[in-house]
Amino acid sequence: MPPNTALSPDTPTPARNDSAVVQTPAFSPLYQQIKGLILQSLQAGEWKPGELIPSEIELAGRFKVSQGTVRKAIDELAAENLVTRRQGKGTFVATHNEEQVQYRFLQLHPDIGQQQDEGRAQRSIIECKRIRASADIARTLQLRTGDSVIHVRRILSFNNTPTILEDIWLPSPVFKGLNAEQMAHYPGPTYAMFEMEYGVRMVRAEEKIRAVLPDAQQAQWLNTTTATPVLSVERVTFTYNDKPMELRRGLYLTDSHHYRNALS
Amino acid sequence: MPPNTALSPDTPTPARNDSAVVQTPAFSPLYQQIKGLILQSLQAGEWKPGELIPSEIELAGRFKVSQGTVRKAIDELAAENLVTRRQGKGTFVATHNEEQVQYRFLQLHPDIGQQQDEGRAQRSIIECKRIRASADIARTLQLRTGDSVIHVRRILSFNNTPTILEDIWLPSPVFKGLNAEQMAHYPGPTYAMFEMEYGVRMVRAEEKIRAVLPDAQQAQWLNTTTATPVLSVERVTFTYNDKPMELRRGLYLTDSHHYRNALS
DNA sequence: AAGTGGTCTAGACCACAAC
DNA sequence: TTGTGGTCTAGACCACTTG
Repeated sequence: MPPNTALSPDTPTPARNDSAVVQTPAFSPLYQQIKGLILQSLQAGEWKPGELIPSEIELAGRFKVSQGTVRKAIDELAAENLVTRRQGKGTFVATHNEEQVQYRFLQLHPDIGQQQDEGRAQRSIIECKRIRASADIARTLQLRTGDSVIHVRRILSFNNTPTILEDIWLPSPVFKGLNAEQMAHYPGPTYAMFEMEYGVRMVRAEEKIRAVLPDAQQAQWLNTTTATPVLSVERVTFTYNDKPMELRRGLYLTDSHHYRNALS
Repeated sequence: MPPNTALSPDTPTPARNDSAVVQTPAFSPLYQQIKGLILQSLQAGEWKPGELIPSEIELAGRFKVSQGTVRKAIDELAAENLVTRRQGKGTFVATHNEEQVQYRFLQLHPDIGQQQDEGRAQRSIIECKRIRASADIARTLQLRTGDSVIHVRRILSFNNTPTILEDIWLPSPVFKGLNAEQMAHYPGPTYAMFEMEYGVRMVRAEEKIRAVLPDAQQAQWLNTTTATPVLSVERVTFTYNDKPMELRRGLYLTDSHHYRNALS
């Protein structure tokens, strides 16, 4: 059997690179291939967010490798927050619901007081409707200009103080039926709603931050002035397979909050 | 032998929790203890930044554990960027010099063009002198109000465009003799200089970001106006053992740059 | 050829959770 | 008691680097 044959559920290939072959084009360790297979099952929705995945021993049997190899594959998935391990219970598909850290992608924290004041942000939806994607929005969402996207504009308030003004764009076909009612009243993080209602799990995000001045209307929504600088935060959120599934442009008031970042 | 006895170089304790003891107060896996020991050697400067540390096999022998256990300890150190593994060569103490990513803690990127335009930022030092720490600076550096600190104010320019105005505070006793000449002309990142000249390795940092307007003088230094919002970035930088060793307050011009952050 | 980190295995035992 | 993930070991072999 040739080395580095990609494993598939039908033809598990525990064999190592043991034959004399001229080239090893792109050596991929077994555990990486196993990781890829598990990833496929996650993408395919074989196990849904919050659910228990098969035990290491069972997966080892299924893929015909040792438990240690499965373990290393799952270790990496856990490091990427795709999966959560719980000793004595098993390994679960990660979710934006019960993660210790709700609002995993929101880096805005109050300057003082309990950091989880955020837990109960009031959402007020300004609008929510289908529009045609502009060129730049289409580009970042990997769509075509003019494709249908859902545009949501909302305000997040903490302690009844408007703090975040946010525009969200989502591809219509995936989020078909999303409406203002749902955005406003779903209990829990919006990303949790995306999982539950649309089967879309957001996995990672990239943000670009600037300092800007709000225009007149933006200032009004944020109950501030056009002379008060705010953070402009552009977030592209990705689901499995590095597919961009959301674009957000937010204005963050930083009078009594700050954007926090840990570097290592 | 009691379980969970902390390992020491003199009394290696490979034993597991195998005796019948009423309580296991704080179970700590062997590899964590090994990690702690290696960490101690790093802190003590036994191996300096850029140097090769003993091989896994040698460390395993020294600590009387298996290679696999040492491996897991080093895995974590590598994940925290304290150490760098190179197949075939060995494991090296991480450094701010040759890391693929120089300027590891600088998240400001140009909007367009090659991202490593940053590589050659011009530094111009406005001032560099010893002062007495104010209350808030002393607090974040874990000093006493009035303790001697070195204050540096400098401007970083990209393509001859002033972009960052930065105030830096460092504890004087550790950085004794630091002067403007050194800050301006050291070839390579400032954090690399801290390693080479003062034996201080910065390990991680925390940043708090706001949008603000510069005052008249700040605007002048940045060659902008008091009506142009800028990012206020406050960074606390830590060395081993979570000891804060530097406070930076920077103003970042975001006209043609942005602060980038990856969330996962 | 020798030495290093990287992968893979098989087996033993521990800590934790649930029945 | 059983099953899960977590730790630890010993040994084999692979891939990479250097002499």
